[in-house]
Amino acid sequence: MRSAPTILHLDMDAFFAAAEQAAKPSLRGKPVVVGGLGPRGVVATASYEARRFGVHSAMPMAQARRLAPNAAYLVPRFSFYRSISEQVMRLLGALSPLVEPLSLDEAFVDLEAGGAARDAASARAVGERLRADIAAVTGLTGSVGLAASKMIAKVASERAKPDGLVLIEPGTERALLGPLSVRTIPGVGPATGEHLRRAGITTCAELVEAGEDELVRLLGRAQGVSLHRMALGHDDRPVVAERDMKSVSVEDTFDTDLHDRLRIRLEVERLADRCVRRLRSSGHSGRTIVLKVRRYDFSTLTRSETLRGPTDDPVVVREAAARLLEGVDTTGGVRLLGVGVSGLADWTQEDLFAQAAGLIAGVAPGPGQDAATGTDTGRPAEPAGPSGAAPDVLSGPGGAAVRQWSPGQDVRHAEHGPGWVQGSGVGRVTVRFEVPRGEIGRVRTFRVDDPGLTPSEPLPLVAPPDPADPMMPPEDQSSSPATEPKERSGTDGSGAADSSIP
DNA sequence: TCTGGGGTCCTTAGCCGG
DNA sequence: TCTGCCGGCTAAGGACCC
Repeated sequence: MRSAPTILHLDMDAFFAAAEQAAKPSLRGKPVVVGGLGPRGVVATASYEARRFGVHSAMPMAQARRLAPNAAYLVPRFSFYRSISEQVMRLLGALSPLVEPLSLDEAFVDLEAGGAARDAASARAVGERLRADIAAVTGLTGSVGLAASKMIAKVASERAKPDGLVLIEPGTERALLGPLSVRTIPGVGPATGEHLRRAGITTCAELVEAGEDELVRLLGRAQGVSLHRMALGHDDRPVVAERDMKSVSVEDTFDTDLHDRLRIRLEVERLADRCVRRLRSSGHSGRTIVLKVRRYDFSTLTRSETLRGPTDDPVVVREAAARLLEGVDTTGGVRLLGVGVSGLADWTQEDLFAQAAGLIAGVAPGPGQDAATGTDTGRPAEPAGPSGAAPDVLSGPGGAAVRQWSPGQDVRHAEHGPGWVQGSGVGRVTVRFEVPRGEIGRVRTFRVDDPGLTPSEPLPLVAPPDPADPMMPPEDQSSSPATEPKERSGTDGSGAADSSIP
């Protein structure tokens, strides 16, 4: 355990919702809920205004709508959030080589490793400057926790929320944790919390009191020992910059349960293909294929099969997944299917066979390329599945193409400029024309197939510092829609394709 | 209108070989 | 040869995190 509070935890405040509010002036100060909008969607992030109604993440969307019927409900735009996240991570990277991202909106930084801070005063100064830089670069706020360990730094950033900084002096950890709930400790979730509660343990002080032996008896060796140490404020986990990926998986929850065995089989194959695409794009292959099935009653089972060697061949993965499905009873209906690959490697069995056969000369192929066969054995990349990334165009009744517009999606109109989809239905789509840092824009309604309306890329939240940059108008003219980002190439629908929540 | 998606880690159990 | 033990691997499930 170090003696100075040089571990920094950054947590962006209500990140997805705050990013949407920053991008859409009409949503500032309003309750905003981001998440899956389908019948089985859940809340990913609620703005602080929405939280006042009791809405929180992981809550079923239907419940959120009952609590906050007047909130704005938007689908997540992950590529937009990712671009903001990259800006933030760059700021963190300037502080230290040891940055451990936990998600798009959260990270640990080891300030000592970067020489950025040595004591409480310098750490606090770094934290405050970081918060100011984040605000300047992204227009969003983040909360910073500083402490001598990861766990306490995280507790600190939680206390700093929203838009604050809290530093915990080393030596005060045990007193700080004492009265807090056992749920404060990482790894203690609902199940363990309930287990402990039944044993009469609800606070960290009571964990310490119970003693290591009792905790091991209650929770098993690994968890018991670590929980006791954590409750004492001892946390030696280092900040780890690079983590190897261990598995790749995709899954879909269907709007209504699937009963037809053939349809289930087709969905499994579709998921297997999607999974392999992800596997390849990450430069991996894998040995163990996992099928996941969630049944009508929410019971979940997994079946797995380990191959002789790693593969990234869609046919191999698809067939393995189909074999696993054979052994699963799906009567009653299926609400979720998933396909995953674990036991990752950066080579494939096929590579070896090819090498043995002398097929590969010179440069070894990357796993993404199928050099062994020269062909993509899988089906051509599909635009998107029905409940996966939202396709821009769906086949309508009678075969006519019907454009799909998701709430929150960025669009551009030939006449009215950039805006976002406020809602759509019965052949109409409502668009609000406004830009980040501009004034609240006007709303107009179009036919869904209006030829002037196209999906577009998100606009940057903050004008780039370079005044010569043509991307953004000068700040004081930002309410004018006259200046727009450079033309994108075509309408690839990536604005809508962000969403992986059905 | 109940309950997403993408991960990690741990535990338990059975099997196999030394 | 039989038995016990141990480690490693595989499979399945569960808990947890964001």
